[in-house]
Amino acid sequence: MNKETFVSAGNIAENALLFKALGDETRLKMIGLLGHGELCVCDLMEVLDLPQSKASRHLAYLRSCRWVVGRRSGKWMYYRLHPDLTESAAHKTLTEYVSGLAGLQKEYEKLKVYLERKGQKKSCS
Amino acid sequence: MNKETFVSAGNIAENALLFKALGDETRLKMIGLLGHGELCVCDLMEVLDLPQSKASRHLAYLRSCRWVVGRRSGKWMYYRLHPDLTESAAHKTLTEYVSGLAGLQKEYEKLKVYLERKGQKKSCS
DNA sequence: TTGACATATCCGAATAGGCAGTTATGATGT
DNA sequence: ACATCATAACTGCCTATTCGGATATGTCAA
Repeated sequence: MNKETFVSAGNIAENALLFKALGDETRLKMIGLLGHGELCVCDLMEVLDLPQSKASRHLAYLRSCRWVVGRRSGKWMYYRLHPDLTESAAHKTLTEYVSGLAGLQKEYEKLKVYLERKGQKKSCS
Repeated sequence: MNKETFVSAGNIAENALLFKALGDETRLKMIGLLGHGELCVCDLMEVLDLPQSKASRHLAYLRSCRWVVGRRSGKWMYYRLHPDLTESAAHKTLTEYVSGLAGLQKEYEKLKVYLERKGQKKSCS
């Protein structure tokens, strides 16, 4: 299977998995936030008000269906949308739809305030 | 809540439900096909090769989360995408994404052939 | 009654969340 | 260097709930 095949938005089974992953409020919010850039687990915990194990488990789920990829930097794990998704025109439509959900406004505000405050304390980045 | 509120793509919980509904291959295909127009249950059974109860139950699921609406015409039940979705610009993006999935080509072909043949026999319409 | 759907029930499998224990990395103290 | 501790995140186990499939039965219209 060449790249073009994948970029054409894949098969049904694959897409069903991607949608299923969005069928949970927590994960939907995570994808929405990550649509604006890389975040570490503690960022998501803070902004979405999640217990650590819950955050970690949902991120594992999102990793398993290739919604996100993670990279470790020191003690922190940073997550971002999977390159395969962001590079695909079709999938970009989908991620932009999620990021643009009106219901995420509150979370974006919280994230912004949180990141600014974190920038001052210059921790975990 | 006025119309504008709904048209702005709703809240997170509502969207999570919509996505969850797409997280099943059968329902994803159904929505994809219905994106091209109204179909009755037997159409979907035929094209997607589904046993009756399976088709019916998934349609009930899609009704419950307001992905589709049904109308009875004689013995037949016709389903189409929910007006609230097709009227919303944001949601239209989503339905078009689903209808445009490359993996649905096979089903569209089958639908086309099936509808042509049905047109000749002029049954169930 | 038949044809087209819907629904009730049973069951195995998948999910989600909480709690506790584990791993990985970095910082501290000697 | 070494042991120890703290922090960030992951994973295993348990429970409750939901899901999806199959079969059987119920409903509504012609």
